[in-house]
Amino acid sequence: MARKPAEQTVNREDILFAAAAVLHEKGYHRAKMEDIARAVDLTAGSLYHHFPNGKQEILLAVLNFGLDEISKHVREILDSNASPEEKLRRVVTLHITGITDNVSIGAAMVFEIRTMLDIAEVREAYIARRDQFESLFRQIIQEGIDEGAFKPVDVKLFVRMILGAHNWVGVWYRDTGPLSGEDIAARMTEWFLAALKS
Amino acid sequence: MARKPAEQTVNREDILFAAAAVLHEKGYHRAKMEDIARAVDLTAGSLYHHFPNGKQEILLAVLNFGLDEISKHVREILDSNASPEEKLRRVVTLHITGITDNVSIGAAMVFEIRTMLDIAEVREAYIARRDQFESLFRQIIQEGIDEGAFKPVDVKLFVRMILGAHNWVGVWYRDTGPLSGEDIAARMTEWFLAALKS
DNA sequence: CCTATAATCAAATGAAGATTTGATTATCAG
DNA sequence: CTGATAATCAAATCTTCATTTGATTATAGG
Repeated sequence: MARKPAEQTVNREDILFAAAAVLHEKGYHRAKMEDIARAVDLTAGSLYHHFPNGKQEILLAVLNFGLDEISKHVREILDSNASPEEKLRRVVTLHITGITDNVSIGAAMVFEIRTMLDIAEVREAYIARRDQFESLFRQIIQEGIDEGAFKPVDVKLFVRMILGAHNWVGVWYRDTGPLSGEDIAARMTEWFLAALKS
Repeated sequence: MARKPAEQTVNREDILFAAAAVLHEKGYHRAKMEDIARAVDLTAGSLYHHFPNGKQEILLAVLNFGLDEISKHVREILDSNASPEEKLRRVVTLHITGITDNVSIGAAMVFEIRTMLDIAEVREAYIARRDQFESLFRQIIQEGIDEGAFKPVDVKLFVRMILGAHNWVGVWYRDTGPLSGEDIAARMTEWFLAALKS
């Protein structure tokens, strides 16, 4: 064995996706390097060729990848010129479908940080980024309030309420269930809007 | 050394609380038996005297303890003859303050099950109990709808939305922050009610 | 005061896995 | 075709912990 023919050669991204899946299924600590390796048809040791810093590095890469992706899209919506209500609608849908379409990464992002990342700095850096993400949502609500479209609420708390509801979806959602990500998002959005107007 | 004087002797409950705290701080897999032991001024090995089945048993005991406590109170509210609106108000407050007063256990209940409980049956049994808990909330909403106090909503989803918001509180809440558990509960309740009426 | 028992401890034991190491073989640039 | 490099592997190695084991000592009941 040793080096595989060009086509079958594995790259960082392949590993990331495999890792995300394994992570979702087992959680960080029960996910063995070997599990991830097997998923891409490699040996545990070989993973170190792609991620010299091992398990932690893979993890962090998964989380950052997820966060980057979604943040990018949220920013687009934020920068659009839709009404606050419309922005909220889109952003909620984006986030929830992001979670339902990719439960693996979503769940990891939410649940694994605490357990995982031993190194305080790394962990804090990640949490800082997550707060950053939260602030995007705050901007939308705030805009709505400023424009008089929404009534004044405790923005910070409201956003946390929303995000809690969303994140939790990753815990119970099964793609065999009766509701699609869009369905869930549509219904929740109405409830959020009701609270922002009423 | 060996057996301590009567006063300083440790019991199961002492260990449970210590375990809950350590768990909250580190998460199941990074919580060492020694950490728990140290917190009650014992040796790791000594914990086996109180919990012959080791770490898993301690964990499960923590989770069940938490769930028992809160379920009991929720049932009381459910059985009272308050209006649905009032019941909702109380139950939300109960749950949220339960979480904020005792972040350790709350967080463990939410975040650790996946990672922890290797044994499928044990895990499933726990999840079944959690669903049971969820259904208590459903009953309240359903009652309200039946009585015409709330407008019809997808009860199951609504409850999950609520519970997600609550559980997430355990993640961000710090008792040094500006809002008390009651404050948080009061505001969220208004939002939930807005969605149930409007 | 004895004796059985309960609560501890210190020091093994054992396993599980992450990480290293030292070959081995495709591929690619020249 | 030739070396250099990249991607792998199999087989160590190293750590970290949970769990056991075999004493040791308070305490309570008689």
